[in-house]
Amino acid sequence: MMPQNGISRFIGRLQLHGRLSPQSIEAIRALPWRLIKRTKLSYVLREGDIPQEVSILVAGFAQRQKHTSDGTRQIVSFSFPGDPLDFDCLFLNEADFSVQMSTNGTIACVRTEAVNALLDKQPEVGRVITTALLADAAVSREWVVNTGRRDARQRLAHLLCEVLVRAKAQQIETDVFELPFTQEQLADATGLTPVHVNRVLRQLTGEGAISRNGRFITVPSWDVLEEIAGFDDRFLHLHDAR
Amino acid sequence: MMPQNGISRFIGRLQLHGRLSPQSIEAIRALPWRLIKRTKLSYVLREGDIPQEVSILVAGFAQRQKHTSDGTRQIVSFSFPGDPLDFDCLFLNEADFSVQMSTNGTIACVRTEAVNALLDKQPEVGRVITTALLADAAVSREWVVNTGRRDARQRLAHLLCEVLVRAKAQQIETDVFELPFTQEQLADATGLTPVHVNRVLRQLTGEGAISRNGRFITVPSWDVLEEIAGFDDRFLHLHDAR
DNA sequence: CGATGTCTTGATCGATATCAACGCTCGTGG
DNA sequence: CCACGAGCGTTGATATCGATCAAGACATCG
Repeated sequence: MMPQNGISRFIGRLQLHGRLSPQSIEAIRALPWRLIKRTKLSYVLREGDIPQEVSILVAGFAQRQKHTSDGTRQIVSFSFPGDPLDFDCLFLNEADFSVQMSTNGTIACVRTEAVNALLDKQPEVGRVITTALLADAAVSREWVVNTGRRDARQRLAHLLCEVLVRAKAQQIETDVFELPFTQEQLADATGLTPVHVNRVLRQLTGEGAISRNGRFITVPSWDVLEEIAGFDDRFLHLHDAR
Repeated sequence: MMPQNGISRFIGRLQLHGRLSPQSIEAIRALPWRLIKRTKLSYVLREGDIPQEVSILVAGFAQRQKHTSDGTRQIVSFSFPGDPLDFDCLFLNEADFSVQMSTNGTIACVRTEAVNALLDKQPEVGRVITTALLADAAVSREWVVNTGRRDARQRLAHLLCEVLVRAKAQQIETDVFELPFTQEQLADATGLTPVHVNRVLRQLTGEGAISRNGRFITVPSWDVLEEIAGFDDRFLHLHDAR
């Protein structure tokens, strides 16, 4: 059975960044995808690997992360269903980050040769994939700003805004959203301590920017959260493919 | 007179990431480049622009930066002679960062249509440009780690390592290197304060990791600096084009 | 039912920010 | 040619945000 639902989400993600012709869509679907179930915390890829396959996230959530020489971890991005996980490796041999599942989930893999063959045949596909990868790069730049120039409260608010907007863009229910990340993961994404994340989350709740019930969060007033974060979604490049 | 020297550096930069055929090189040179002198602090591009031209840095240094809603600045990368400055805009309409000259210098511009036409004709060129842009993305990820998980001393050491290695990769003399950046710029690149940058630079000098004479810096022992920074140059992807 | 992971809270510490002031250098205009 | 001012680097004193250390509460799962 072909993993069509998973691939559809991927195509949806690509189309956030540019139109694809029916032939291109068909060609992407026709790639020899292999579906693989993955448990929480398992690694899809490790820093330094030279993968022969690339993968997309079909279900669940994942994180891309790097380690410093003294062992601390920094999460450099979160991935949602439909996102390519390591397509950078089509162009750069060696992975400079690891990909770890944040939750149980499913990925779909293809051999890099198959994708490269498709890129040769349908340059349009290459263009859209490049655009999607560069949109991810724009997110990384925003994360530099986040960790470099915002205080803890702004950082967390900004991360929450990003997660909610991206989730929504990929057709995920966000009115009541179950945050798939532990406070420790949020800490490693924002350059903070789990303890401090806890306190700040609490503070954001206190001022009515979010409300929480376990890991389920609701945003009573988007304006308030956005204002705290200084959030402007343009860095996500959701609407400006050339 | 054609700006061949500047373009050569650009081709050199691209070839860090992949071979180019003689025809492709010729085609890049043949693009209708326009050379423009730029003074220190002038803007090449501003956040939100939708440029009709893209440019490369021919001489001097530049920085890419973003502003937060409350006006603070974060530099998200430094550019060296030969680097493309805003080629992301070939794929993403709207610029999510500004480009400002760090020093006096020269850039070379081309209209985006001309580049796009070349990409259609020589897909090989598109592939190498994409690779170069994704290598920049890898640098952004490393900067997230830098600002998120390293202390001030490691951050500055790491930034200096990166600057020196990249300068060397682009044929710039680095035995005695004149840092083209003020301490304020270093602060905005590392998420620190100018005062603190000053103190840490002083500390690094004290422990013999670097030695300074005005803005000229020398690295007495690369090992020491690299050790402090926990520097591993793999994120620069200087040698692994597919 | 115990073990493990996650969240929570309090007390204290420390790295870096902030505030303030001074000196040097260099370019510019009188 | 000199005087001046702006920009940059430097230094000291103090404040603060977030880290660290420690421990308990709760839920989930084998």
